[in-house]
Amino acid sequence: MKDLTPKLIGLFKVGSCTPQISKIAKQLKQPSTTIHYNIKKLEKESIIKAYKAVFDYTKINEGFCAYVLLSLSPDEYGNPERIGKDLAKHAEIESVDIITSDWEMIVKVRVKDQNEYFNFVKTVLSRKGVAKIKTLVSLKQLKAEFVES
Amino acid sequence: MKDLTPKLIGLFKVGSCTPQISKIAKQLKQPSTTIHYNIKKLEKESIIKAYKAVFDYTKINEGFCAYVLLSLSPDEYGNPERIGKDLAKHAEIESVDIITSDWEMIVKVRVKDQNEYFNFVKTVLSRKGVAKIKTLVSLKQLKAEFVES
DNA sequence: TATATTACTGCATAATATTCAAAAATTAAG
DNA sequence: CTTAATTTTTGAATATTATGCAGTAATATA
Repeated sequence: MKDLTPKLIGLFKVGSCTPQISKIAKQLKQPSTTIHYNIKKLEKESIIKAYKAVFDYTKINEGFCAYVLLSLSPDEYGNPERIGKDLAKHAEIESVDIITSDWEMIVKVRVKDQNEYFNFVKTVLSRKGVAKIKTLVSLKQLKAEFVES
Repeated sequence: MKDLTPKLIGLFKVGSCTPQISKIAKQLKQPSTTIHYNIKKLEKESIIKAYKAVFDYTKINEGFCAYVLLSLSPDEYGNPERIGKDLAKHAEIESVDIITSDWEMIVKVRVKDQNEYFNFVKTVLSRKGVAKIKTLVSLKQLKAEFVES
């Protein structure tokens, strides 16, 4: 047994897929070369950033999902991007946005369970520059990445 | 000119892609039939829900992104799923989660601009059962759908 | 109106996924 | 521990699909 699953998940989370040109062509009743031409154009113009898979996260040990609001310390107000970009590198983080309101940033996190989340908060989120955090735990996901559950 | 772009975007938002088996095989240094077998297994077990594209949303008239916190009226506390599932049907909504905290739900929305957002709030979010909303406007997205910007 | 650029499309070919059957590895049963 | 059943891996053959190309059509530019 090779257990390629973790490797496949890693690849599929950010890419390793491609459009189904002929299926789309049939669906839209257009020549496949025309579909091909149009898709390549979208890619060239960077309108399409990636082709990837969407998972049932409960089945890949990422059943715990939370939105975390971050408040930065005064000395970090100036460039929230520094911390944000650094957070973005972590595989557990699905999204990072700098936002309006009394919080400066919102981060969507996926980990295995509450325990792992606690650990994640301690090791990743608690850092110099982050003054305070507030966790909104997702009890149920009805839609994610535009895909309904 | 046929302008297939809107149709392609619609299809790619939720699917119409497929894994690049041979590329993955080379990357992981495994026979492509082995990769094929493993991926089909993930699909059969519904671990993989869809193969889709990720866009540069600023380039497809969805440059305005916001997280909206919803508070439900007392008569809806019992089943937030009803409203949630209904909201999930809207193409402008990327995600819907029922959450802990003083708000019952968080919804991620993508529309063209502030004006369209105002309209979206009026026509979609303002409804019987929704007592109050709070919008967190995304000023900058550093990561979305696991893809860094 | 002429010219340049962009978009479309059929045909040929290259690349890729898929099927199948057999072997290997793992798990379950006695 | 041994045998049987199940799952996983793999190569070879085949079916599908993407891609490159060249010519045409449509649109934009001057």
